[in-house]
Amino acid sequence: MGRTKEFREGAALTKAMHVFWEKGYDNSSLKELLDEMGILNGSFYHAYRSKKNLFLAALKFYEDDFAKKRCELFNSDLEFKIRVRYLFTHVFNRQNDAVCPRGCFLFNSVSSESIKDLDIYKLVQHAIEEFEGFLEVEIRKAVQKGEVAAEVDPKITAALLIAYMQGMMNLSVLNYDDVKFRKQTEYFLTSLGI
Amino acid sequence: MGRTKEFREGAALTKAMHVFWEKGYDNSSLKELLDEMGILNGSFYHAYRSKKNLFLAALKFYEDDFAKKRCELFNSDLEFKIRVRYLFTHVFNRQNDAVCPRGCFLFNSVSSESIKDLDIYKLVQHAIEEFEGFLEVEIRKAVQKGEVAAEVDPKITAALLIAYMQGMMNLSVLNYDDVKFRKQTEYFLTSLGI
DNA sequence: TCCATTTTTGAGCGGTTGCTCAAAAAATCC
DNA sequence: GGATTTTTTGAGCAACCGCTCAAAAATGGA
Repeated sequence: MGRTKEFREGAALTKAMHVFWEKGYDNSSLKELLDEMGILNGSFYHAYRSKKNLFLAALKFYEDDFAKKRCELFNSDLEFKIRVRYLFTHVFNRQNDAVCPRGCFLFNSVSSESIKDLDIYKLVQHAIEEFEGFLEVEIRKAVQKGEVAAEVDPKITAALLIAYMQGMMNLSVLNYDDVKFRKQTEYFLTSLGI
Repeated sequence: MGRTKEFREGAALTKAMHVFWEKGYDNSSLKELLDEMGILNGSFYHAYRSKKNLFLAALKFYEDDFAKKRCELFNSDLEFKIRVRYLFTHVFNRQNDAVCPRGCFLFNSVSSESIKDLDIYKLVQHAIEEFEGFLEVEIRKAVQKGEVAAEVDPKITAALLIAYMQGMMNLSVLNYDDVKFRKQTEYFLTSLGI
């Protein structure tokens, strides 16, 4: 009973996610979000209760895909060292996109003003922690397999990978140079023994 | 001739810089800036011509201090490896500030929306490039002195230091832990051979 | 004292922000 | 075919945004 919803929630949320991803929370105006989602003011506030709620939904939506992609990427028989390099290639491709070099929605959110909101903070922190934990486990497995030297500390190395990724992605807005970043990353990984 | 200025430009600019530093460009409203600076609307637009102009002035003001501090820190007879660690201690202290853990104004600006403005971009990029070049020279000198192994690549290492710094500072909003960051940094520097 | 020059004052403009809400429209039930 | 429930519509609100501008106030020179 009741009138049937005319907009597909999934499609609208995807559109909203892309706006937030490109422009960040504060710089995405409700007007632009609604235009992209193809719905009107009241419809929106009926479905979601606030702009922030929509942002949280978009972040969760992204996070699911993020975790899935990460597993796909690492779920292979290839040597760990090669898989890590695939991960960075993936990151480079995101950053190198001629149409929209928008990086990673989650990492972008870490360095945005919106992180000061507690709900957003919790979601982002959890996602990054999950990622860090995932990398730590992968490194530990690689050590056990003998693909990585026993001297390598899995926990610290995972944290360093995340920190470097975040820094590299941020700084890439200043002077993105694919060759330079690849060379630099190779040097970094080799130095860490992975 | 003419009425004498009632507010000290230097003091007002310092106040403005602190607001921008804490809140970033977009989240610093003109009202708050004026309140802090202790001047009124018209006075401000007479002295500076726009909010952006004030921001650029504040950034330049910071950059001067930034370059000075950096030289002071490295202008000693101590071994290079120790001086680099002093640099990171300095960074940790900024991030650890109980009152206001606001990091570095320049590095913060890299990962802000305001970087999309060309004038701001140029200023920030120049400052970071200067810093990177400075580190490269210092590393090169250390290699020549024999304090650092010849295998260490000064250019790449400088870039990696900057990237790590940026990433670490950003991620510190998620879970700042002085001990963890120190341990992690030591591991990082040792891996790089510096 | 009057004029020229500069700074300060503060009202207020046009635009945008996120958001509310009452009414209309479309669906299902009895 | 009402009654009920849900969604859509779109006008419009209060607050804030960066900014303009004419008038008043304060200075120095003639």
